[in-house]
Amino acid sequence: MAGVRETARARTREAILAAARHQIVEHGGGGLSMRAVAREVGVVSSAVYRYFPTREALLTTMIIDSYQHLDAALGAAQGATPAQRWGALGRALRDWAASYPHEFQLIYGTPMPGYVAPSETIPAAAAVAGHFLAVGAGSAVVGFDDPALVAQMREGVPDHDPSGAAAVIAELTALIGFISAELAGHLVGSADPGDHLYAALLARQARTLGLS
Amino acid sequence: MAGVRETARARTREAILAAARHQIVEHGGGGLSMRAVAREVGVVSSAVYRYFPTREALLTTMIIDSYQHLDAALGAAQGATPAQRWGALGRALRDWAASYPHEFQLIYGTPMPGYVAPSETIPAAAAVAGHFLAVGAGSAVVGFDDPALVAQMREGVPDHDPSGAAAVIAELTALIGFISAELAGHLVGSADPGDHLYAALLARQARTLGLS
DNA sequence: TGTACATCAGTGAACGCGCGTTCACTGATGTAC
DNA sequence: TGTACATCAGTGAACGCGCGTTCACTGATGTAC
Repeated sequence: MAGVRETARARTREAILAAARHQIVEHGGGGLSMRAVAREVGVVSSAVYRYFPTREALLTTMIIDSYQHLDAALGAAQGATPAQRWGALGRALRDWAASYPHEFQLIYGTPMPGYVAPSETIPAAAAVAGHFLAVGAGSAVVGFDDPALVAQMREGVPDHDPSGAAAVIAELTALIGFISAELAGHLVGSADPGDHLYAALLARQARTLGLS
Repeated sequence: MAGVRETARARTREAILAAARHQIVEHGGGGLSMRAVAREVGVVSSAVYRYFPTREALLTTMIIDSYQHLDAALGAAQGATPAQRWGALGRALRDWAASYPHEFQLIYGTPMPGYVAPSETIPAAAAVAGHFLAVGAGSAVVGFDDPALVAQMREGVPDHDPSGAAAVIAELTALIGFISAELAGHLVGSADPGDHLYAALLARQARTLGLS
């Protein structure tokens, strides 16, 4: 059976999340307000607590949703060669961030004071990194083969070449750093818009990783 | 003469800034509260307005101070060769961020919703980038010589080799991205602590920039 | 050196506002017989 | 198929709280004669 109650509940839950996503556009994750969300949904503030027991729980759901949203966007990236796949992943990341800047900040921005991400967010975050590791960490990368670093990688990121994984992690933080700088306006006056520089960066990364 | 009023005013102003710096440790820049600052200084909330006309003005001063603080830390970095100077700058940046993470987030973290940095902050920000450009943008870097990119650089960053400047800007956002990821705990489980990976990253950058 | 006046740092009360969360409630939906 | 009972989404009021900013004030410091 449809279950009138059940479907209505699912719809309201989605409406709350949509309103919350809309709210952070103006006030950021740290400024997310249960009352403002309720107002936008058209419901009394206490009603939201039937769906999310606390503000933290709502934020956690939003963070996991954002990771999965990004994961899906990266999953659609295509390329004939490893170098092309790396470039496609990089462009998909930047395009997604440009389209959903506040969800990007939710996961890669300054941690929200007082909010501690629960362990449920870890696999969602790992899935994103997994796309880049799968394409770029296939073989050794010179310069990332310091014994202590390799030992760290064998422990934390098995199933990939240790030096390759180390290089990929460094390059992924570089991409996120570039995009963050661009979103924050730090490139205005030098390399804004950042299309050309980002393209050069991706190509340099493919070379560093030994993909081309 | 000393000017009892004048010196007292300077002392109180410093006490307000110190309290504000202390406040953002717990609540972040977005959560900075004039009343909380006043409480910590031991003064009634309206008294703070004798020193900073609005919350925004206080934030602006804190941001500029942070840039200058970082600028001074970078100015102390030494190195015999360009590659060593680049490494020293990179380590000074990370060390400063580790020592003053909330000031680092104030300038390189997620922009605060509703706060627009006034133009006074631009030269302070440019001085920081200047250290890296001076060391790393001396000569051409292959792969960063796309004509459109070079044109952009000639416009925005004259006085440096255009392709070198482009590469330095990309590498600086990479360093900031790495440090941000580390501070946010995104490297926990893979490359945390990040000392080894950061060292490998700096060495790779020196190679990319043609410094070694 | 002493006096009269001006400056201004800090006070205390008030403005109008928003927040997260709890709780007893009502009425519609769902379930068991 | 119809009725009695249980569930539970949403209500409305309340709790105790914090916020940025304004304003008339007081009393100590500074200045001009």
